[in-house]
Amino acid sequence: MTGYSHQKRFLVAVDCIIFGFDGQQLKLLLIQRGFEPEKGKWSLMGGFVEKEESFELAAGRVLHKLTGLENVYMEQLYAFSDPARDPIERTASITYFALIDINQYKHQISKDYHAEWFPLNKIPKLIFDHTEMVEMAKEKLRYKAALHPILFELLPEKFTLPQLQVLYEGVYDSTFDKRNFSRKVLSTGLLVKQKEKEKESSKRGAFYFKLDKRKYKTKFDAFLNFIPNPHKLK
Amino acid sequence: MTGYSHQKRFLVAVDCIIFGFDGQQLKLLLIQRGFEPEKGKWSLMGGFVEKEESFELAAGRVLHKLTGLENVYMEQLYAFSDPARDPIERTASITYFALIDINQYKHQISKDYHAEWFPLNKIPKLIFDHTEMVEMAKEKLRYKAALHPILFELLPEKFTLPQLQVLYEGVYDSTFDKRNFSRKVLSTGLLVKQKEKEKESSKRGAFYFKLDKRKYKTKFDAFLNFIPNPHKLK
DNA sequence: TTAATAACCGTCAATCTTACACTAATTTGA
DNA sequence: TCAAATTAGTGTAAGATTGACGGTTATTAA
Repeated sequence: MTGYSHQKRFLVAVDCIIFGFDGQQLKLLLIQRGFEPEKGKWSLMGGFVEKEESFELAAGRVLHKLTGLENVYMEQLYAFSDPARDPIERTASITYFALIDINQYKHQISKDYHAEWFPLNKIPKLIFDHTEMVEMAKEKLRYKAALHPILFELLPEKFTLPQLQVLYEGVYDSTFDKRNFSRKVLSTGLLVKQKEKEKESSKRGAFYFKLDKRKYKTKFDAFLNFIPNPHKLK
Repeated sequence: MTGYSHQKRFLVAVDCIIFGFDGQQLKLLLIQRGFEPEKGKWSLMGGFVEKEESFELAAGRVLHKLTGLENVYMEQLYAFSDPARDPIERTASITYFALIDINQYKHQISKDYHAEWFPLNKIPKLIFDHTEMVEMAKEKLRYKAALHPILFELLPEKFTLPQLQVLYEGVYDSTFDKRNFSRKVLSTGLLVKQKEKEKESSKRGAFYFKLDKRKYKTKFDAFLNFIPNPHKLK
């Protein structure tokens, strides 16, 4: 026997769960689906995998098409494969979650896709199993961010400690003591204090920090401990 | 437009990375591939996904076919999709890793597949990208076992603390202080001491323990801390 | 009875984590 | 220009956790 001729072939799509942070809230980028079935309904950005394309490339392509961004933090989340998940024809979906700096994305809110940012607690009804995908992505984000400094991917190059704390508090829907928070974060050595202050959101102004890219790469895989009581998380 | 008619369809396979522990070493179950290409070479156990089958069901079916076991701990690992990974025809592989109690598997070393257990440091050359899959599975196992009590899935119902420690030491290729190890493990409250002792491997004999199934489920997702210095892990 | 083997146990010092409250810088408006 | 309002920024003490470390106990075999 040569070839795998009796075997069934499937459609394979990628779907992107795209997180952004506007300084206040963690948000999700959704589009209004442009074709049937479920045309006009809210959906994750996705697309079919092409003939000579890996899933990673497909996900990058799809993300780029919507946001215009490259070199974005992306991670494979899960392969969804319920035979009935797409009513037209069986299609597996390989999901990726992406973290983007929402400010970088401002240029062109790609009207082509009717894209919109939704706060995590106001996600509309989504097509197919996309709600489940979003839930899984939120969970994984929380899990991973408790151990690794990935949330910096959501921030601009320069950010303040209060901004960082608001982000963490948003992700964990919780509040942290700022003294303990800053001590922990600074003790990692990942942050470099800048001379300038951010003066818009407070009278006193808060110093900017930048990520030490070198240490970021080195320490990324070590277990950090950014949030209090991780043991009590579900 | 109805249907997705212009889109490319792909073959999709599942491959299982099957770990077992024989009391001494962590091992991997491999088979000799029974068909071309690469017939006779060492390979992970795998199979094509069938028409109305989810990936999870396919992985369970494939695992069952080889081991005869059901209700095995399995977890989706990663979707591998390099267009050239299978030379005959483009095939994506969704990988799952499984943890089995090696004793449960003794009955019939399924001669059909020429299956064999290999210690992790003696894995032969594998077909396609299977070596990469195994590496990723090892890494994920180490990662996950540092935080969650999954290694119990590799042990029989009753086991001793020394056995458990040998397992952990094998997984992390390291040695731990037994006083600290038992203190940590017992402090989780996951273990229930039995009255009987295991008398084969020592003169004094070591008490058996069982998992408290209820607490196991409850605490599985909390971050535990079974191994020393997790921060120093890569 | 003795020797050998592996199980089992407890303490102390260092580190880490948490809880908690005041001062500093700046802007605004009285 | 002074007072009030706002948010940034900092330190300490108590408790919990972690890691290093050695001696005793139970059992078997000689």
